[in-house]
Amino acid sequence: MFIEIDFNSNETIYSQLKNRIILAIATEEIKQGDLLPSVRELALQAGINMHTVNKAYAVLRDEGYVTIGRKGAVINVSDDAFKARQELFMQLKPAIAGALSKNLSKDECIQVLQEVLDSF
Amino acid sequence: MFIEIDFNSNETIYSQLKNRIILAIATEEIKQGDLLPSVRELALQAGINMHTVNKAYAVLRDEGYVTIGRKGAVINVSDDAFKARQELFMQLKPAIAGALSKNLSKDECIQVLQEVLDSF
DNA sequence: ATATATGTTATATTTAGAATATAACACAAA
DNA sequence: TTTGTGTTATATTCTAAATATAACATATAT
Repeated sequence: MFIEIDFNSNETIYSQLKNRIILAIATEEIKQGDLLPSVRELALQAGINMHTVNKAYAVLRDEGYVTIGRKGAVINVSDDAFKARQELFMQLKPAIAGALSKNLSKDECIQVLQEVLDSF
Repeated sequence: MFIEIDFNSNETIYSQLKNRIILAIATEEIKQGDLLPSVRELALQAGINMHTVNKAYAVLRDEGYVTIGRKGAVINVSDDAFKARQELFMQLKPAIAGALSKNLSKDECIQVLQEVLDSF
């Protein structure tokens, strides 16, 4: 799992890192039980600070993707389908509002979602 | 169109304001050609600074939702379906990655989208 | 015409978060 | 015993967000 940071992005570094790892879980590049790289190692590889990696890991823990023990951060996805659906709803709402405002039809929104799903 | 700001939100004020207006366009609470409140009036109503409203309007202009003339900000949605689809795709991707990581099925993602669409 | 409200621009300050830089500690494994 | 790990603490730098005033030209309403 190679991490590449875009230092010109508006998105914060720890957020990029977090989303990159979530993507890796979604594509099964990394799986339940896998150990993430140490904060120092990943920081070195990505060319960022140790604490920035630490923060990304902490957020991943808070959002239910990993548990952090003495060995490090381990993929451990929380099994709460209801909460997951709720979060997805919240994230989809503003995105769909933008699309409908731009006069995309509801069918077109479904089409785009299908394209996204097919990309996994 | 009453604006309420959550001062405890992580989302920036101008972003909340921007998204609130996009939502109003999507629900047809406001329509093409409508004039938005003056920056001073809206700032007063929402309890925020004039310049914060001004920034929200500027971003809405940059994202193709309004044009700003001497009379103020007027709803004028850019008609570029391709760009709109592209932006929707970009916004949907990380949201779907999160959902799939949390072991939601693709069908469940479609279900949630349907719920969102039905809320409009 | 006068007063008012508008957008616009400019400058300055404050605040908060992001990111980095060191440093130190306890613990486990090699 | 050394090395690598997570963890904690402190301090600094940097940037964006938000606010505070102020001024200007213009358009509208009285």
